[in-house]
Amino acid sequence: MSRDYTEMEKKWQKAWTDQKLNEAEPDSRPKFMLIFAYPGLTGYLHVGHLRGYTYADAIGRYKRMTGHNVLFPVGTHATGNGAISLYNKIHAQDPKTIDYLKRNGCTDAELAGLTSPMAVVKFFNGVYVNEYWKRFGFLADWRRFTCTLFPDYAKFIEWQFCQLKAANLLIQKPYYAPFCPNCGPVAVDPSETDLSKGGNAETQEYTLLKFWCEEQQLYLVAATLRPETVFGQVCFWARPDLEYVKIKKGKEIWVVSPQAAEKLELQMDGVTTIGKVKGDEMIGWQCRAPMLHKLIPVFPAAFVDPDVGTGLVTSVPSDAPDDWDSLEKVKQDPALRVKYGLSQKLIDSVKPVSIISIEGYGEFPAQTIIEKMKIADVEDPAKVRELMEEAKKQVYKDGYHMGRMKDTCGAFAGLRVEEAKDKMKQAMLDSGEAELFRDLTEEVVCRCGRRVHIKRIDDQWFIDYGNADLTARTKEHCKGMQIFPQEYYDNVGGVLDWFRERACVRLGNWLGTKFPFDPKWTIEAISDSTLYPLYYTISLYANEGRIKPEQMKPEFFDYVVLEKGTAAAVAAATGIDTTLLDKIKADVHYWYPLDINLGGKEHMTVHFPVFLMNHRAILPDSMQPRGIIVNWYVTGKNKDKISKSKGGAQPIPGAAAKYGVDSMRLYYAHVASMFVDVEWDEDIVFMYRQKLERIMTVVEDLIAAETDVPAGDIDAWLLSRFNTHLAEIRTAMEKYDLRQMATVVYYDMTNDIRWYGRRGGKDKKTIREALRIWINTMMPITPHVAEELWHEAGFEGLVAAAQLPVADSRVQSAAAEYGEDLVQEVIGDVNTIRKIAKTETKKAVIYTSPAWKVDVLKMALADQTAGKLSIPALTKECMANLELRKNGKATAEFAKKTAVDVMHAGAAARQPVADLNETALLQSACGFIASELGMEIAVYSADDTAKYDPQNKAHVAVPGRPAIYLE
RNA sequence: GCCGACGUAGCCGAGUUGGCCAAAGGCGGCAGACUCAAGAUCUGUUCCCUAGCGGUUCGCCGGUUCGAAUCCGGCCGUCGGCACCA
Repeated sequence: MSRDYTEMEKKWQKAWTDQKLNEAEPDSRPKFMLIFAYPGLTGYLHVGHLRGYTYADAIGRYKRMTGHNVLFPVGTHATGNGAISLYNKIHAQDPKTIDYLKRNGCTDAELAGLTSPMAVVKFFNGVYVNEYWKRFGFLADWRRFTCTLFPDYAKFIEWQFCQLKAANLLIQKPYYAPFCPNCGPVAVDPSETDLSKGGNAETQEYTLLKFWCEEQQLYLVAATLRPETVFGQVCFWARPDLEYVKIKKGKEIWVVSPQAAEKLELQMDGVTTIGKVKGDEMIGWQCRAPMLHKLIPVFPAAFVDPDVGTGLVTSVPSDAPDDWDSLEKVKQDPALRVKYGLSQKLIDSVKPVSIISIEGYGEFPAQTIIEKMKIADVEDPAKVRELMEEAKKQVYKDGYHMGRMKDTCGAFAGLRVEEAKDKMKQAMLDSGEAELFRDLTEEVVCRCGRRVHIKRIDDQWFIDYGNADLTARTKEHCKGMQIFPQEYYDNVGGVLDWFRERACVRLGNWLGTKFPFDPKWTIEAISDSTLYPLYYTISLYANEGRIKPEQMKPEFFDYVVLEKGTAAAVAAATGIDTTLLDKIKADVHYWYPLDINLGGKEHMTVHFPVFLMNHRAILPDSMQPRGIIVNWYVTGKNKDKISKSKGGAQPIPGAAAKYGVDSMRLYYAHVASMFVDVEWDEDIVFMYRQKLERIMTVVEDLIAAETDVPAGDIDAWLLSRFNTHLAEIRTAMEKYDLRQMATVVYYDMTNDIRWYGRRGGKDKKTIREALRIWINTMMPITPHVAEELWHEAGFEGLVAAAQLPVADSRVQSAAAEYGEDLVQEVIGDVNTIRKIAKTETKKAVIYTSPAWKVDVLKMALADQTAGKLSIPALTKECMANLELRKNGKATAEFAKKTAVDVMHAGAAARQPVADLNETALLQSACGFIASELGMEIAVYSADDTAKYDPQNKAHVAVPGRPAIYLE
């Protein structure tokens, strides 16, 4: 059967909003406020993003149907340059961008309206709200929607920063940032939000080593990542074919590559280029090596890269494969000697010095690795370069972890490399022989096209997340929070400890709130999204125009949030009347604290810590967050990010139309736990769609089948099962385990209904009661289908507004539930035996346990309940009974088995076995079993003297496990 | 490199306070039913052996224990974060 899902969804969505089910106003119920971490407005989202959002809506709906007044607000994060960049591409008519927009459903008219970055923001705000969240049936309070670029939101952020300042958590100090000459500081990260190239680059700290060249009265400056190797320096490398520059740095003159000079200017004061010097000119110069204080010669080397470090390199052939290799070349190439006028004596005087001992390496680790990797045998220069890089990394890694400084290393002899590195660096910095320099590990290019380098920014503002008191108080609070998964709860304290100061403002042309203490700065993207859930309690009034941004002065927030000042004074300062002020204040304190903040796993070490710390820093105890849920991703095939070229990039509205919103919601909820990644697979979504359709058919068949008949055992069984399921659902949802709930509702309950039908159940009263429960439980995850079925079943009102029934323990019966298990088990056993026997069978005889075994079981249960069950005790007890004693050996054996079993499983699990009259149950189910198996069935008690038992099977029957004979 | 997490049958994934766990559920496979037909639905089955017994499994190696998918150590592999992306 094919349904028009889209139409059905629209119908019920309209019914919900007509009744304002999504709009949250304070009342007398307990409140529940949850959000998902708002998404960055970077363009269209894909089906993976809906996973977390759907969890939030389902949890909100569940809370609503269990007595809570739920506030579920949404918003978007647009701070940064994403919208500017997108706008620029649209403006430039970039074909790829236009195609991307159109493919995702942007019409020509809409495209024509994207005439500014803010227009882009507004457009996507509409897309997210209408095409994603409303489309998916979310019961979010749309009236409260906010965006980080709204003027009222800015007022809130300004206030937040005033609070941070007042708490002494804003500090200023120099900072080294990736910097574009056009755009200012940029974020270097793999998502390349700000970049067109180089997202994987890292900032590396080099030690600049200064080599005094007496005859030239200047310093040759080399950059190294291995300051611990200075005792192994034997010469110095320059590229003869390059032109270097002389720069003046204070009173000193340095020689570096022009590229390095440009970078140094960004990081150091008073650096100016004053001249040039050719590489080949320098060959043969003598310079004094730092730490070693020995003269070493400048030799030519081809591997030197002017873009890396300073374009000059100090040579430590013992531990650097490139140095080893280049020194070999100098020694073996007579032409070089002639070309640069180097004397044989000078060349001979340069010998590697062994400085670090590493297990598994020889005297000279660089030599060892070159030989081990057989680099000398490789012809292709590109391949050689690659191998040399690998060799360098390997030697470095082994040296760093396992190496120890040899006696040649002066005061540092004996130290592990790990320790020596920092100590030697510090010693040279202290003596003025070295300075620090930061560089990126690969070429980074800004979205504007300019090359990005590291720049020192002197007056950078930070939020001081390293503050010990704040960290301690935040950690303390976390202990009382509900944080899922457990692993993150256990670890969040460690994350908070690790968190240190974080730059919170940036220069350049960015969208965002201006820093209130100096408008040249814009508050950056993470810092303006830490306390924002609070703002949803206020945004309603700004969105409705009842308060104006210019009225939202610090006094306003002080009053409504922190309850500082008086309504009269704040009214005078802001022009907002006192009634409204007090209404807003009441709202804030009704809704806050936040109960759940739900977000993807990438938030664990960035957003969640700052969210927690800003709350702790600014708000009182009564407003601290109560819960965090982390969800994992939906990935493309083979764990790639969902690729735009494959199915996963199918626009969300398209997927919703194709599968139906509820199928996708069920897919998200059930396909895996929240805490594992899932591969997007359309076939699996389709399967969930079929599952839902089957359930709808089952319900409709049930409605059609119901008649007024007397209720029987199977009716009691079904109601017992469903009430048990209600209890299971509540237990699962205490941990927000949507997957467990989905398993119960869509699988276990479906199977129960099916079994009920198979066993001939059709009592109208039972069916209506079961449906009432079942459809209710479907509401959180598949609300549209639930609403449709609720309507078809003729129940009143909207199920979205209904309350989940509470499990009624009076109709729950362990014995009734167990009885049906036994029937199924008997059928299963007969099938198994029939299959193994591989012969034609026409008749099955079932023998239930003899009464004496039931008696023994009852004794064991009583003993277990009294806490005194043991094998000898039970055996003795049995032997005290004269009847049992007659059959002493068998009784003792059975008593032993029973005791062990009851001790394992517990009395509660076995009680129903003892309570059930197996013979009566199986005899009454006899007809059913016969029709299921398609053979004749006879049921006897093992005690029945007139039973048919040609193979003497009856004696193996035990309670819960009837014996079976087939013929 | 550092911090954290994960690794389960053909596949996706439950299970991890150690004990009815050969291990839920789904997909896929096989057999059957129904059917004009359906990526339909229903029933049974799906590690090996077997009248329900039993045997070998939960990345690899070793250890603790009466007992380990669950605890400990090492190794291998995957994922996230690593500071101006949320």
